[in-house]
Amino acid sequence: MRCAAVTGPSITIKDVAALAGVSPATASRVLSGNPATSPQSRQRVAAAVAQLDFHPNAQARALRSTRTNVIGLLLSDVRNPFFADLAHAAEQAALAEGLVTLLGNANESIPQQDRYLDTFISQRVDGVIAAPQGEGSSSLHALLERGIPTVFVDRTVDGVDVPSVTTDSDTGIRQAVEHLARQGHERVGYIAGPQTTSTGRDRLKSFSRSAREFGLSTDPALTYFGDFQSASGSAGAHHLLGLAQPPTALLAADSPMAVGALATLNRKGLRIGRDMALIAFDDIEWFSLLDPPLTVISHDVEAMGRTAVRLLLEVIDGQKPDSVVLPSELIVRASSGTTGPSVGQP
Amino acid sequence: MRCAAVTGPSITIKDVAALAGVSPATASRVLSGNPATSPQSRQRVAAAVAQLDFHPNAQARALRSTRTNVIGLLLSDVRNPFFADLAHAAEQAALAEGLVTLLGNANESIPQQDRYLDTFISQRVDGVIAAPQGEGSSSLHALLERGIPTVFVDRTVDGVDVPSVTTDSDTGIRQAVEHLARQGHERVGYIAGPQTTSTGRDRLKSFSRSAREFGLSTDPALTYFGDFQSASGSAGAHHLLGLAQPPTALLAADSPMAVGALATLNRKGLRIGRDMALIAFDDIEWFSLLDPPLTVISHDVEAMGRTAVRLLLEVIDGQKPDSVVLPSELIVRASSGTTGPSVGQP
DNA sequence: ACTGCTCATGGAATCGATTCCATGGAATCG
DNA sequence: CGATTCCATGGAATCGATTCCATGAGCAGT
Repeated sequence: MRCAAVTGPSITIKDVAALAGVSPATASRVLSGNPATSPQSRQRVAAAVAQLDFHPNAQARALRSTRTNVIGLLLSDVRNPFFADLAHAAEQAALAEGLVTLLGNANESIPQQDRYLDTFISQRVDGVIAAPQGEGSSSLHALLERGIPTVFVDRTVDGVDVPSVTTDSDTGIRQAVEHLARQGHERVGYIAGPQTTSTGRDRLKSFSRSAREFGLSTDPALTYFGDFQSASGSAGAHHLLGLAQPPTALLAADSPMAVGALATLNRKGLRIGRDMALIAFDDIEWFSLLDPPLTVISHDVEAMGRTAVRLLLEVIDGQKPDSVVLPSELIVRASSGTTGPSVGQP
Repeated sequence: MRCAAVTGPSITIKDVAALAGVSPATASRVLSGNPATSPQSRQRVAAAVAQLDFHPNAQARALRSTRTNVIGLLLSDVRNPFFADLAHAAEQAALAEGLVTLLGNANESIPQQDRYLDTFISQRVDGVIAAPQGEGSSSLHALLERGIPTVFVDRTVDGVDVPSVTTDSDTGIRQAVEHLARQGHERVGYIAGPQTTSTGRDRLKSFSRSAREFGLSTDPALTYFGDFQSASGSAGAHHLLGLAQPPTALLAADSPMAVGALATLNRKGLRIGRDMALIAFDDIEWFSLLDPPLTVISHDVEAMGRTAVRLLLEVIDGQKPDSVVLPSELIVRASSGTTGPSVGQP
C-alpha cells in the first residue's frame, strides 16, 4: 500500500460548505450543534463531512473559541506504578467528559516540571492537574496568575491556594507504626521521600509523631532521605542496615523505594518478615504476590484520579470547590512479621 | 494568597511589540530566532517578553506555521510497566528534541484508540508513534491518508507500510522453549496475547514453531488466549492447571499476564520453579526480586522508545527510514527450575 | 554624485473556524 | 391584508502569530 508522501492541502470547513451548498457559517453551526440550523442543511453538511472525511482544525477552533478541550496532567514519574494508575484513572475520567489529556512527566525534576507547565500555558489547556514539587516555581505562578484552572493531586504546595485531592497519610502511617510496635519492634527505619514534596514532609512528620506516641526509638539516624525512586530505596536500606544499632523493621514512603529496599534485603540474604519487617506506602497489585506478601498502606488511586478531574471541572466552571482528603489504611500481610523479633529471645 | 478569578485578556505579541517599540512582525522575528533582526530590537523585545511574562499562543502559531512541536504517542495500556517505561523513554527522547508528547491510552480498546487518533488529527500533531491494535482502523487510515508522519512501536499492522521498531520475539522465545525442554519439560502451557495484535500473533507462532522444534507437546489445549492484562493471566493459569494433562511449565506473553498467573499459582499453593516453572516475556525491575526470581525474556525498552522518536523525526524530515528490529534474549533465573520436574520421579 | 546592494523594518495578508450582525422569506397576529 | 416576529442564512470581522512584500536607510564602488 503506497501512501501519498506529501500532505495534500487539508480540507477545511469551506470545502465542506461548498460541497454541501451552504456557507461556512452554516457549516460551522451544524458542526457545533447550534440549533439555528435547518434539518436540510444539517443533513447535507453531515453528508459532506462524511464524504470528505473532514476533521476540524483544533488550533483554529481553539484560537477563536478559547476552549481547547485539552487538560494538562503533570506527574512526577510515570514509571512509578502509583502515578501510572493515577494517570490511567484521570485520563479515563477526563475522556468520559470529552477532554483529552496532555501528559507531562516531570521525572522528579523541577526544570522539567517548568518546561511542561510552560507548554501547557502555550497550548492554552483548559486546566491543569498537577502533582507539584518544590516550592511554587515561577512557571507554577505564571499558570495561576493567568487564571488557568488548576488542581493539585497527591501533593500540594504550601501557601498556594488551589483545590487539591490528597491522601490522609497520617492514619495509615499511625496504624503501621502501632502495628510494628505491637509486634515488639523498637527501632524502625524510615525511608523518607524528598522533603521538597508535601507528601515527603507529611509522611515523615506522621512517622515521627507516631514513633513517639508508641514508644519507638526516635533516633534521627533511623531516618534516611530518599527521592521516591527505587535506587534511593536500595541505598536507604543499605545505609540503615549498616548502622551500629540497625533497625528491625523498615517503612518506605512509596512503592519504588520499597522495591529498592527489598532488593537490598534479598541481596543481603535477610528473610523479610522474619529477620526484618518491611512495610510500603502504596499498594501495588503484585505486592501481595511477593513471598512473603508485603504489608502496605493502601489508598484509593482510582478515586483520586476521578476526584481530581471532578474538582478541575468545577474550577473550570468557575466554582471554588473544597479540597478532598482520601483515607489510607494499613493492610497487614506477612512481611511485617506475625511474630515480633523480640519474641523468642528477649 | 488570593488569585484573580477571571482570566485577564491574555497578552499577545502586539503588547510585546508595543512595549518594545517595534512592530509585531519584528517581535515575531525575534521570538522565532530569525537572523534578520538588529541586536537592539532583539534586546528590547527580550526585555518586553520578560517584563510581561509573555507565552506565545501555540494555537495561533500552529495555525499559521503548520508545525505544532507536539507528537502523539498512542499506547495500549499505561499501567503495563512495559508501556510505562516505553512512554517514559519516548517522552524523554522527544523532549530532548524540543517536542512535547500528547499521550493517548487506548486501554486495549479499538474505539478508544480511534478516539485518540482522531484527536491527534484534529490537534494537527507533527507525528504519531503508535502501538496499534486490530487491523487498520478507519482512523488509522485517515491518519495515513492525510500524510501525517507515523511510526509503529512494539506492534505493527499487516499491509500498512509505515516504519516500525519492534522486538525480535522469536529469538527469546526459542531460547526459552529450548531452556524448558532441556530442563525436561514436555508440556508447556502458553498464555498468549490477543491475536488482534502483531505481537500476540508473532509470539504464538514462535512458541508453536519452537515447541515443535524441541519436541514439546503441540497439544492446542496448552495454549490459552489472554488479552495482555493481568486478569487474563490468572484465568489462563487457572484454566491450564485444570486440564486433564496439566502442563509443568508456563510461558506468559507479557508481564501483566505473568503477574496474573503468578497470583493463581500462589493461591493454589504451587511452588514456582519446583512444582511449576514460569517464564515471562518482558523484564520488569522487580521480577528479579520475587522468590524465586523470575526467568524472563528481556528486551531493551529504552532503546525502543529512543529509536521510535528517531524514526519519527526522520519521517517528519521526509525520509523513508528502514524499520528497526531489536533483539530479545532469555535471562535465566530460578523460576524456570534449575532441576527439571522429571528429575526425581520420572 | 549616482547606481546598486544589503538589511532591518512595518504593513497587510494569511491560516481555519467561530460568531456578530444584517437580511430576506415564511409564519403569525390584529 | 399589512405589520410584526421568528428563524435560517450568508457576509464579514475576529482570534494571535507568521510571513510575503515593499520601503527606506546605510554603505560601497566607480
